Amino acid sequence: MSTRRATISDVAREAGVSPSTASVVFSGKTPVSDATRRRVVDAASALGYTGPDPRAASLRTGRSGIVGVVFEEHLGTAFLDPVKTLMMDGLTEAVAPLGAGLLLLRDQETGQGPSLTTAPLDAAVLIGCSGLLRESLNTVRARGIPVVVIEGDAGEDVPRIELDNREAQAQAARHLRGLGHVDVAIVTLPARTGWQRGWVLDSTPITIDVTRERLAGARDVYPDAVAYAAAGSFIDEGLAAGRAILSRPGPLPTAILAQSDLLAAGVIRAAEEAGLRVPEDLSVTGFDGIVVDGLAPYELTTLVQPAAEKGRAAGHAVAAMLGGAEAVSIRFTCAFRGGNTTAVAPARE
Amino acid sequence: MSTRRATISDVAREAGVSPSTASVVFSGKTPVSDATRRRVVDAASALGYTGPDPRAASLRTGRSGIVGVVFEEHLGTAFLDPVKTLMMDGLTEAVAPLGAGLLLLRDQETGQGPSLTTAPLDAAVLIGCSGLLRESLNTVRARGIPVVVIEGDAGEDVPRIELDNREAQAQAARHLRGLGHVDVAIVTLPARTGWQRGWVLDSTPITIDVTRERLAGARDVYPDAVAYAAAGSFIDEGLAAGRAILSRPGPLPTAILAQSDLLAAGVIRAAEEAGLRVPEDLSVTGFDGIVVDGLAPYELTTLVQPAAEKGRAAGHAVAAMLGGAEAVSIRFTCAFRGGNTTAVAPARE
DNA sequence: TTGTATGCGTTATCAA
DNA sequence: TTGATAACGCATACAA
Repeated sequence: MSTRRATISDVAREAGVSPSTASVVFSGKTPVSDATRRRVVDAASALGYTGPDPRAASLRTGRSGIVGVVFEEHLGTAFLDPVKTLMMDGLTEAVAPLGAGLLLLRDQETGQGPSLTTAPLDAAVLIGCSGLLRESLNTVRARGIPVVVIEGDAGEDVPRIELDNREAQAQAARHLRGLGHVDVAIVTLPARTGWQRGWVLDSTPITIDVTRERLAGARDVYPDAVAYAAAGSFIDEGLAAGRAILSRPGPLPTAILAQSDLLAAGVIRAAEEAGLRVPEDLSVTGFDGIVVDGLAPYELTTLVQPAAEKGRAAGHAVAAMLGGAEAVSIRFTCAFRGGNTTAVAPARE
Repeated sequence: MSTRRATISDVAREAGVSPSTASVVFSGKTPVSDATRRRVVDAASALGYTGPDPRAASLRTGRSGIVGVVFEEHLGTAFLDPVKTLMMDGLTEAVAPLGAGLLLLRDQETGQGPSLTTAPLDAAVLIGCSGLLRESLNTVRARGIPVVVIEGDAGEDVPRIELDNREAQAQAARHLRGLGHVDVAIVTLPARTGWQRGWVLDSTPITIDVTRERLAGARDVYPDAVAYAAAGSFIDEGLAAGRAILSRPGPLPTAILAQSDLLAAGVIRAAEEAGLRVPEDLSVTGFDGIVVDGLAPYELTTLVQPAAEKGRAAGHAVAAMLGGAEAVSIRFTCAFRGGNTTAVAPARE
């Protein structure tokens, strides 16, 4: 039936105007008389023309309307993390006014994928802090594409969106100290990608920035607190970590600092399992300030990080760079939020 | 410093070969002598040329390497659903060999976004079953873009990935009947987008296919079972629904069929709250077969749907259509998985 | 194995 | 307000 898709020239011919006029009707960049517009629109619908071919338009304008989002992990697990989900949400929102959408990309460069080298990107947002980040960064910069990094250090001249992880975690620790807690344990996020859960020793290398910074914050207040690293930010991981800590020989801690809300939720479950009441026997703090589905009636004492804001900021940074402006790094601050999972330390026996 | 990005012609000139030869070096479509290749590669790196401009290449080849994924909801909430997450995972995987990536798109057409009309898509995958689907579908088809629909009815000639929802849910119901359950209640997914939770009456219109089909399956076995619709597939929604059902005047049901695992998890929590033991006092079935974080020690009796497979199938359908083949609709089957949340009905008083 | 010629469909610029 | 012209950067058919 249709041998070839209609082009804007076809439409122009049909409407009896020049191609450039027809183009302007669709782009709206220049005033066009109503009569002309009508003729063009009619011709278009007669020919089944649905608008300029994005490929040609993007070759001409140099813009594709696509922002790449690069994850350092399996995409499936990326969205298991509520914080990342919120970030994506903010990013989507901030990027929409640009007329841009998000293209999901993986760090891997598995040969086949579209990847950073071949996708028609206007800009890229890198998420994470692994070593692979470096490589992705080089690829993107070699192409001359504006790039923003969230939660990772990419060097001086790359705009960065970060969090006051250390200071925030220290704030939670000070909160506990203020409640009289002395014996405190820490449940951390993974120490490095591909990490198995286990105790964190002084000799344990921690390559993930977020984990290291939050741990440092906790240790600023409790230098000798034992720490157990989870294999991911999940309730079940928190449960396992909680069990490990609560079944450890020696006196039980009276409080546990978890590096994420999901981990904290798991710790609470481990406490219940061990017959401990939260917060009477054990105080628990989280990190992130997300809504943990099914945690009611507990309300975590936690640090609320502006996850969606982070995404939005990244989007704005991208917008700024595309507008020719210099994007600046932003450091966000977490807000302490008291819940019902922390209380005055029980009297020592 | 750099006034203009180098093009393949620049590289060719620098290397002393023709543009087409240089092009071939990058595409690998035609044999090139080693000496020539070297010269071209060297020239490229000397000029900082990182490969063909994807925009130009895609105009020429007609391929952008981008598959749009259209959600009918806020992107943030889309990824809250583990089933969707898994689907995305499968889709990502199946689409990678095409050299394609996924562009996140929303149904909304909020004016600003890139949207279906302006994105350089090779194909589109529509997820969901709302009325908005229709509109998106028309947009895409008008552009002549191959499209696949997951979990929705898009008409005869659009390949579709579906599930045997009704039959599978009936299977769960028969399982309960086999255990002697007579008084059974149902917790459904939302009846329509934007739905508030509440009882499902005979007069309640159900516009979401999945909800309607699963409900029909349950009613095939228990025609008179009461049903309460949640506002979404979340544990907390299941909790609310469970409370509503268990606090209803009259005899308590001995079993509850939930239309998703998350809802089932909430129902279990409601049962615990009400002092009922699962499965001794109340049997609960789920749907999806996902891993519910934090549900241990319960293992849901549920129907395992091949979520990742669904995504993969959509990806393959897309690949087929791009390859010029006719894509066929696929109907997946759920597998019954017995857990420890169902048991013989308690003796009737 | 390499080079020549052509056009993919659009839009920016400028002149009318 | 409209039209003519010239790229945008590349990949392919075909000739050499």
